[in-house]
Amino acid sequence: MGLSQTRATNGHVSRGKPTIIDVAQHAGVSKSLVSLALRGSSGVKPETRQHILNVAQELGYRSNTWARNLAQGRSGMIGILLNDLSSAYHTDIAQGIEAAATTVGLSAILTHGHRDEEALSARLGHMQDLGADGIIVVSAALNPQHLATAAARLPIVVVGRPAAVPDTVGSVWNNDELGARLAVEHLAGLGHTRIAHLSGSPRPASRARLASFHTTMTDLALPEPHQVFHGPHALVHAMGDPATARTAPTAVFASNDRRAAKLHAAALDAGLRIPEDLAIVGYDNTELATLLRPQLTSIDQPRHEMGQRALHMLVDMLGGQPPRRDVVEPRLIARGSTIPNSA
Amino acid sequence: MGLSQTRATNGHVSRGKPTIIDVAQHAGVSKSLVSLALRGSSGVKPETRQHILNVAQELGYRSNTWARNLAQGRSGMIGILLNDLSSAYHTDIAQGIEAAATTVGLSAILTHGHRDEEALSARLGHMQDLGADGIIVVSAALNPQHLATAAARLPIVVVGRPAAVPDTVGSVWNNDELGARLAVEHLAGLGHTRIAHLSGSPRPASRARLASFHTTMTDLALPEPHQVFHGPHALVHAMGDPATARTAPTAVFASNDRRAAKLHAAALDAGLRIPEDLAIVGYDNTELATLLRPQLTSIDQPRHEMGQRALHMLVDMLGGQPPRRDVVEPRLIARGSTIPNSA
DNA sequence: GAACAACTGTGGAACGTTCCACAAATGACA
DNA sequence: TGTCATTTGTGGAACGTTCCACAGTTGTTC
Repeated sequence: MGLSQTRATNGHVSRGKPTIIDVAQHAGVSKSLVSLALRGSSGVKPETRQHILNVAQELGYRSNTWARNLAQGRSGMIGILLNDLSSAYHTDIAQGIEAAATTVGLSAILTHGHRDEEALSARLGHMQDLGADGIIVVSAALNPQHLATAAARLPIVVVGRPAAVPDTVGSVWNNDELGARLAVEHLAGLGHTRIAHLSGSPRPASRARLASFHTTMTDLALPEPHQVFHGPHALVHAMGDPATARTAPTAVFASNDRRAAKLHAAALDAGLRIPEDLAIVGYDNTELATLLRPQLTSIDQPRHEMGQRALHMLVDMLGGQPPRRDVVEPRLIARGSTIPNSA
Repeated sequence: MGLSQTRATNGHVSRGKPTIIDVAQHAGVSKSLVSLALRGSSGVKPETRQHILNVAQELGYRSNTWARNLAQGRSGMIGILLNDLSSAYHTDIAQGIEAAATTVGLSAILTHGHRDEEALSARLGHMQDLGADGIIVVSAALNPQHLATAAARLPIVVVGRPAAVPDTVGSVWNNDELGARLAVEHLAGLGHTRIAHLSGSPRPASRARLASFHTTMTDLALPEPHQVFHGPHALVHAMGDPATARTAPTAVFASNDRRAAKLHAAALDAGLRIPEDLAIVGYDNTELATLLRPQLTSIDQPRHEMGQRALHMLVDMLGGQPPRRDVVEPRLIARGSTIPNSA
């Protein structure tokens, strides 16, 4: 009839990317059988399967993800939502998640929200639209309300201490109370009594560290007042001011490494010696801690392991199990910022 | 007939997530009209549109991405492939891309390949399967071959100097030759003559910096041999060894900040003064540069802008324009690691 | 008030898979 | 050789959209 395109027996016109139907026609079987063969079903005669595989191979066939997901109603893909892409702490966790995901045959996609609640919510919605089977939220300052509504639709695991945990979401975090205690005890064990805390944002993890700082100070019967600072300069200034120098701290536990590094810099700028004039403990044990001189004593969280645990919890939840609450133990890594003569 | 599910007029059984058909039925119109209304087509009477929007809203309808993509054959989504998630340099570029993507109404998904070529290729394929309309590859050590075959299917832009650029892919990079020249000239301007280079991996950007180091040294008529080191300790050792100390470098241009920071630490560990005994220039001007003491002089690349440019190029390519080659200019940020008494 | 154009709205066929209820072929057994 | 079970393979209906060719409805104009 003078048709300009390749018209095959069945009325299917082949053009553009090869589809399962193209494979079927070239192999002389039905599309259903191709589908079965490609997915490794048992009810296909080995030789036919091999034949189909060959044809698919030489046609350069790749299954269309959209069509597959639409038909199956699932995607085999999980979403990772990071609060902040520029935080090494967050990205390390993400890598732990991905490594674990790969081993169980799930693929992962990543997004982040620039530490902004609005952006984070939008991203969360976007990942759902994209069809993630489950989502792991890393340390995100997400509205618990949003979290809960999302959790009603698909499994969600939060890594990092959430504000208020709806019990429909799983969670993995490190024992901030223990971490803060380790830091203070370490400093007290070195003879410090005027130990201050350099506190962070009002986020749950920081708050927990702050609270534990107080209770540990009390438990160790260290002298009141327990000083809490919010910026490195205020602290350094207090040490330099004759009016306050006598009561100024000799040691500081900072709520994270980045903050500790800023204090480290400010102290050196002020001509203070570390650790002789001021001992510093950070939190997170990021690479930064090993690049400063003296190196930074820090509380280590097993980030990679936390990511793995989160993924496994998510997999369990995908399998219908209820969410859990998983708390891992941090440990202290002693370095030169508290121990003299150790680099 | 005793059916157990809500059976609607048309034979459509409503269950689970609401579909466009549910909206149509509740609004008393056809699914086609709902589709038109939701996508803001002009041929819909304003009141009906509003009515449909209301119904969709109260049903909590969200369009199914898979079905939409399948029907439209495009996704409105671009992929960002990072070489390494833990590099601040890479993630900053990614953020520039995303910011720009948001302004033009594209959404972006992120993946990365742990600096591993195999993993990177797999991710590239995965993003194509996922239906990205275009992909921006950030600094990835991807086989040019793979890049080319991918570029045959969809627009690709590479940020960072690629090994060999197939001219079917767009690219954005910083002028490494100029960057290296700025570094060497800065050090020479401060009176240094024995300037060494701390070189990086054999990747294109590092190689370009190395080459430009040599030509600039020659142009400035600085004494041979032009020393190149591959590890901080070799360099510090050379300075400490009486046999080589007399000819050892007094200044170093390192191929990136991280490497510079390690040298910085090694130098301090060896009791050297920075910049008096050893001046250091890094590359990338990451936050790390401002946290060290003394702070690190570094070559700044406009990472955010590079990301934006990459995205705009990709958008142009999606619109059918040919790929371009875009080179941006770096500048030197002078700090205490080269200038005495400046923190 | 007939003819025609401009608006609004509709139904059904894609899109490329999977899933399900069957059909056809093969083999086993009496 | 007929019966029945098992293995292989098939066709068509989903999945939830968009797109296209049309069908109704209004309004305008002579």
